[in-house]
Amino acid sequence: MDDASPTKVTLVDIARMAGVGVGTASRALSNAKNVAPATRARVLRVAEDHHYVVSPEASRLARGNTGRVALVVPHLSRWFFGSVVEGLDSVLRGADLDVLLYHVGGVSDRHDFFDKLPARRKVDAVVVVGFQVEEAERIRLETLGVQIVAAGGQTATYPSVHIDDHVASRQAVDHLIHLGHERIAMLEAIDPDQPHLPSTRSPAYYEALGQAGIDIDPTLVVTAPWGGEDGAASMGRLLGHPDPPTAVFAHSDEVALGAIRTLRRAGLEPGRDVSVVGIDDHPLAALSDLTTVRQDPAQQGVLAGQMLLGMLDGRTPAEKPMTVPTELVVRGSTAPPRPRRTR
Amino acid sequence: MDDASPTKVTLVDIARMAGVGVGTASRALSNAKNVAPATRARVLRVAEDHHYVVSPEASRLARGNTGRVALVVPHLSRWFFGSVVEGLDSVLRGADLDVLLYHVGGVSDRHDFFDKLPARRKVDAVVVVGFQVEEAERIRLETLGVQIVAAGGQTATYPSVHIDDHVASRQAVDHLIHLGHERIAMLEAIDPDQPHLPSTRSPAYYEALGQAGIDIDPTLVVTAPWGGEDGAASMGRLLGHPDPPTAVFAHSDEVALGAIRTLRRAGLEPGRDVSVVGIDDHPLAALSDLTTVRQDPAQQGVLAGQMLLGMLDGRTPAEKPMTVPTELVVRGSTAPPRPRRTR
DNA sequence: CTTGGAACTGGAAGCGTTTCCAGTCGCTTC
DNA sequence: GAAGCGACTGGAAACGCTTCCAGTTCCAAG
Repeated sequence: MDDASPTKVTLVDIARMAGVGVGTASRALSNAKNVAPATRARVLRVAEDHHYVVSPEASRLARGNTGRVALVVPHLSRWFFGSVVEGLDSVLRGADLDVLLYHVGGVSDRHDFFDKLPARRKVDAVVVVGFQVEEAERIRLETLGVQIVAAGGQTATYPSVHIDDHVASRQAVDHLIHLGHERIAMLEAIDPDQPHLPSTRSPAYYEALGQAGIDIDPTLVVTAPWGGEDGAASMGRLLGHPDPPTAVFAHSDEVALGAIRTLRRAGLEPGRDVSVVGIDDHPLAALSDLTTVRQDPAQQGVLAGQMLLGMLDGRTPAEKPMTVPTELVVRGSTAPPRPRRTR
Repeated sequence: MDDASPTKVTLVDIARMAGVGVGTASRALSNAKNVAPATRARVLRVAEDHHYVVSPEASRLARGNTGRVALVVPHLSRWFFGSVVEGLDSVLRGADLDVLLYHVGGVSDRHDFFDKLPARRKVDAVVVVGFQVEEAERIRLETLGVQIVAAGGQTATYPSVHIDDHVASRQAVDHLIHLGHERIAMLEAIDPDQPHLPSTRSPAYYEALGQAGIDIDPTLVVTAPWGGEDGAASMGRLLGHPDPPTAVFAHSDEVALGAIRTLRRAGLEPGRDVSVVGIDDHPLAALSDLTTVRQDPAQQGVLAGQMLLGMLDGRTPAEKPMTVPTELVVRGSTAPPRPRRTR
């Protein structure tokens, strides 16, 4: 019976077997100072031999910290959110933190989280992915001493990492304008869970058109939730327009892909007949030859993670919101407008 | 100073303030028996007033369990994996377990996880999402008393939930055969991280063709990693075939979408010129009118979670692998073959 | 009026660490 | 050669809870 049964082996046992005191054993294992190299080696050896590992519960109880971070994520199955989490996870686990996942579906789940989490005192910090935290909730966490960071959302009053929605939108719309389009529609996407929030991607549309001297036609703006099917439906409405657009700015790739399906079903070829641009550079966007504005969600996760570590570790003062760059990726779904048949 | 500072309030304090012993206070808070209703109410009241919550570290140390489950996920940003995790999360958190996320990128990360996890004694169970655990690793966990469950992978020797790849593949291939196709290609997808594993989706192809009396043409089978770009490249190779296929069975929707892009670029219309079928029913598959075999990864996550709870809670003996159904979803990318121009 | 037992209660003994404190020990420094 | 200092060590005291054990109390049964 080498080590067949996973019987309890405690620090005390290890200390005894290594012929040292528990204090020394603890120091040796936790890589602390004031342990003779030989002693440390001996302790580590014994621990190794017995597959000993410190009890995280006991360690944390004694040490007084939790070492846990909560990730609050609304739509994990979506590329954007999953990518942000990937980035966060890599950084946070590297710092030896436990990464607790909280998938919150709808808005009620979300409130639930903020209600219950503190009622368990379970984490040192909370990272919200891709949505806004209400001020009341933020304050609640703050008074509880829980740090908060946002990744991939919109600009916020607390530390956060995100793209500049205005710049990204300008990149998309300006691209259409530079191609020569004048009748440019917008498929405005809203978060069905936070419908009251104005889209941060819309103002750039009006600004760009205004600066280009193009008249705004409100009937070319269609608002819907930000899913692919919604995009398809919105595009359908635009096709019924008496003077349909020659180009479409979609708030996201998913919406854009939905629009493309509608175009194809109507016998129109994206790029040739109607230009479509999205935002995200979803991996599948390339498979549809969709022109888009690329953002890197994993990077946003990484940066948010690092920001959080700074706040937890080095007593760095909570940093300000931070922006990561976006980049226009031109593919086949955009082209100069076709000469109009009728005028 | 109502409760301005989040100062330490311990069970002892609560007990004193409620005028009871710590034992009673503990029982009252943990919903245990043998507490007079009035007493319990009083304790809860006091706790509530002071925003008191039990320290999970201390509680677990005393109680002796960890209440933690690790989710090991390779590609979080992909729809399939994210969905499985969503399902798992909802079930596991419902049981008041901490869900620890472990994103493992490549195969080395994977080994790393199995090396280090036990070296921290941090979890009661491990759920692996969408990949195979090597036998040695499984045994390692077993001897450590860590339960293991697989969700969304292939069939395994340990408890798991997944679709029947053979059935799903038959649904796809049979569909093509029923439409009248005879030159049916297969875009075989392999996991680049586990390239040695034979695809469980391929045998059905040979079986179905064999049963339909169609000769197998090995040159119609192309193997590549399971990404969209890989699918596009593979399709490109097929287009160079002297006697190209009239239909394509892709192992996944992503591969299928890649194939579709290649077809379109070659001036071929999916469905009309070449039929394409995938597996998954990725949300964006509908946006490309892709015929596919639907699976429900979130459900797989839910079932795997429930299975795990049974193993942890009720001492249910470890259950056997479990299969969830799949369903053919016919869309525009498949149709009967066009009459051949030349024969 | 006993007596037995069920329902409740208080307190002490852990749970397995970390960390502080008081020493040893072996050298350097006057 | 004594004093002083730094490196190292052992052990006890937390850390905040759960749970066991030994009572109380109160009431129904005898």
